Amino acid sequence: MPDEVAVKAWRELSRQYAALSCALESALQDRHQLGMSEFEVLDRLVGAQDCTGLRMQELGEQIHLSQSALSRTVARLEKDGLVERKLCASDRRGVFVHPTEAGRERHAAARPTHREVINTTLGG
Amino acid sequence: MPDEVAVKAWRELSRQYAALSCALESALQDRHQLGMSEFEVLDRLVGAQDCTGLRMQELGEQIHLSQSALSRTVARLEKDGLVERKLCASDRRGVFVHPTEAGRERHAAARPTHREVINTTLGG
DNA sequence: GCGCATTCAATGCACATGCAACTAACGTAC
DNA sequence: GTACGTTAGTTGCATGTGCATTGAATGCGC
Repeated sequence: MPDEVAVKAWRELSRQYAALSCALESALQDRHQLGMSEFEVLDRLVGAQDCTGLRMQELGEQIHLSQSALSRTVARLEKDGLVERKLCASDRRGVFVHPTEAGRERHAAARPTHREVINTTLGG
Repeated sequence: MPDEVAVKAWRELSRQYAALSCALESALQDRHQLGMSEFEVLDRLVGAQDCTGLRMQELGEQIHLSQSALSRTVARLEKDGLVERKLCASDRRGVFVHPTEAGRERHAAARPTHREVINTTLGG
């Protein structure tokens, strides 16, 4: 790929990401008191119907966030009562995270906003 | 666009942006002591061959950064001697930013890295 | 059992970012 | 000329992030 084309692609990628992440961040915050990272975590947790929840590590593979950032995002969600952390019995270094009932409700309320903003921003 | 397709597109966008911005950030930092935002600013300044430089406002339109973040990015570049700020004579609220010789050299050294990382990451 | 490297997650710290408030300069109305 | 609204850019502050370190638990070699 010629350099100039690649750079153009990068700028376009960057532009789209900035527009969408910014729109998501403010819409989710305004309407549902959720940051984008918080929503992403909730979304993965609710999406994984395994009732025991996901390990931090599994979350980390799906969400692009450093390990420390993920740890703190989950901590914020826990403080707000949206997820719970449980020690993993078989490997006591591990931590299972699963949504609370309040977490499921908040996610259900926020999901339409998420979808709508994505459609609007990517479409327009 | 069906919701699920849009969400998939967003996740893919997010994944690509994370991979590329992360790779750029670390490569530029390691090899040229430049953050990604700093390089972007330099790149626009050198690209605009107007020898008087660009106004902060013009930079802001091209780079996706809040006004305050841009102001501080330029301040860092100035502190490192890579750009200079000059008051605009016709409108003394405005600020012209233009690269110094050192800034041009640093940019020239970093540009191949930038292009290479983009090609490698977008290609692979 | 006893070390020792490895893995998982949390925390101290530095830093870049965004928002809101602020300062300075411009332009207009009068 | 004075007052007022607007625009350009900077700064105080709170916050989210990454890197490196730490602490705990695991597994392996012996």
